[in-house]
Amino acid sequence: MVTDRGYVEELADVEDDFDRWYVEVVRKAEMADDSPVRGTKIIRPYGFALWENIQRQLDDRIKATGVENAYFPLFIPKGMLEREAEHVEGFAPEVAWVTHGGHRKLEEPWAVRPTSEAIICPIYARWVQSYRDLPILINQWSNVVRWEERPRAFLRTVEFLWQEGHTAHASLEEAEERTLMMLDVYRDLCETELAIPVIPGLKSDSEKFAGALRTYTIEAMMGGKHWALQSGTSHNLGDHFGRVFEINFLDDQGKRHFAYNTSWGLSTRIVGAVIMVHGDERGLKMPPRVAPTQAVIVPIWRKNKEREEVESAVQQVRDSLPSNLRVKADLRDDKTPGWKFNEWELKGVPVRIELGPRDIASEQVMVVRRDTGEKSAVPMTELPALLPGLLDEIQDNMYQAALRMLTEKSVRVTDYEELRQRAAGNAGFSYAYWCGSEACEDKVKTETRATIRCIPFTQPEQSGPCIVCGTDSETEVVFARAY
RNA sequence: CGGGGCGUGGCGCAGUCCGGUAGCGCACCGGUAUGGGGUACCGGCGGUCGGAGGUUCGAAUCCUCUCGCCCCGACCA
Repeated sequence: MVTDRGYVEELADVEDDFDRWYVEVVRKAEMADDSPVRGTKIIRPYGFALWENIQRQLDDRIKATGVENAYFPLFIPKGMLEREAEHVEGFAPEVAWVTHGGHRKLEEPWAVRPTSEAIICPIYARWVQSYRDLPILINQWSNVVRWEERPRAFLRTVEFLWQEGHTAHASLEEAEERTLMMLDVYRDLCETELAIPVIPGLKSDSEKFAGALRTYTIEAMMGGKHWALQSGTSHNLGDHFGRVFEINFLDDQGKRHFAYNTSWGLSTRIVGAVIMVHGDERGLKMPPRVAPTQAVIVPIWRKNKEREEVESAVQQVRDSLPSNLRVKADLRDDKTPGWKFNEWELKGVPVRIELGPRDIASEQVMVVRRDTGEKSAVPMTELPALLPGLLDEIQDNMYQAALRMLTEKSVRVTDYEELRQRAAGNAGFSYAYWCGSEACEDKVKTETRATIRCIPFTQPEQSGPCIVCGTDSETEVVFARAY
């Protein structure tokens, strides 16, 4: 296990200055870069590769539930966006407007979509006549724009990438079922692919999506300050959008009804979660299942004669590995092995394979795990069989580590002062009873800056006193500060 | 949008208070020796100091305006 920080001293301390650590690790690991346009960031190939892997996993899961992909326009005419009152009101402060086309002023400005309900629902209205046209199950991968004031790479940028699913159903029950189904897809994605444990639950009314009947969320705990990150949301829109956009249909009795809608989204913000949940003092730590590079082979040699020998051995080892693994051979000759070790650790590659003359002589390679730093000699012939299992083990170990953090930093509190102190001290998630009143919710928010992240599905057996007003309550919620 | 800080070669910084025509480390290019945890030495290339205007014989330095970034708050996927 490597303990000295070496060059990594250049990286801000992950415990003492987490925000700075984040900014630096994003840049140094070449995940993202600043852009000339205020509030926007450039996602570099290494960051985008992670997103693509996440995307692929999620896309497969979405399609497996019977949803098809489609694409709707970037622009929404002003009038259309304004149809659903709560919806506009909620998004108004963050909408960007197109007022001119070429030299001509538009008669009706276009909104750049902050989300697409307002453009998709009117189209669904056209497509739906009968109950036989339902359900409509569509997802789109897109960019959206929300005029944010404090941009942070991946976590909050003016333009970001996501998928947004939009469905229409004949009954509220069916819509609810879909809403929960998709939330569970997100939960599974996070836990299985990203090694991030999450708390699924319901949002309080004040935190729900503008225009929704109910919003469900998965909340993850970040490292460093142990703040929460809303990592995916799923909304049951009820018939609010069905009514205003007139998505109506005749049932099998010839009776007219409005359709029930759902929408659900997961964004590039999740990349920020991967960084913040797993990263450590040496940089990123990629979950093997989505890591852009799962293993890197670093050749070690002195003289040109050795170089040839080593590089051909590297090639052989590489060719011997299962072709579905993402393996990279780092043959650069302008960097020393030590330099490469540090760089790949910073980038979080799960496994490093070192191969030098000494290894060739004994027909082995040195295998080093990023998660534990553990180093071991593996016979070359055994590597192909061993590597997939090792990656699984690392994935599991990372999940367990994240779960341990979540568990250790989650505490049930009954005393308001304790809640306040935990919030101030970045102590993690605080579980407490809540009477359900907005007044109590607000008080906590203004006084402690912690918010109700969700009302977890898993609830205690007994009731208890509201953390603020003391009223006996059935509901336990998670309070935490959030990104 | 409110409070604070900062913008000087690709990156990190010094120089700004007390104006005199730009410097250091890293990176980059060339070389020699190296190469199992950011290798050493030698020789180079590169900036007009975020932008605009003003004061002055002369501005990175002083004044005004402006843009951007970072941190803290209000809002958020």
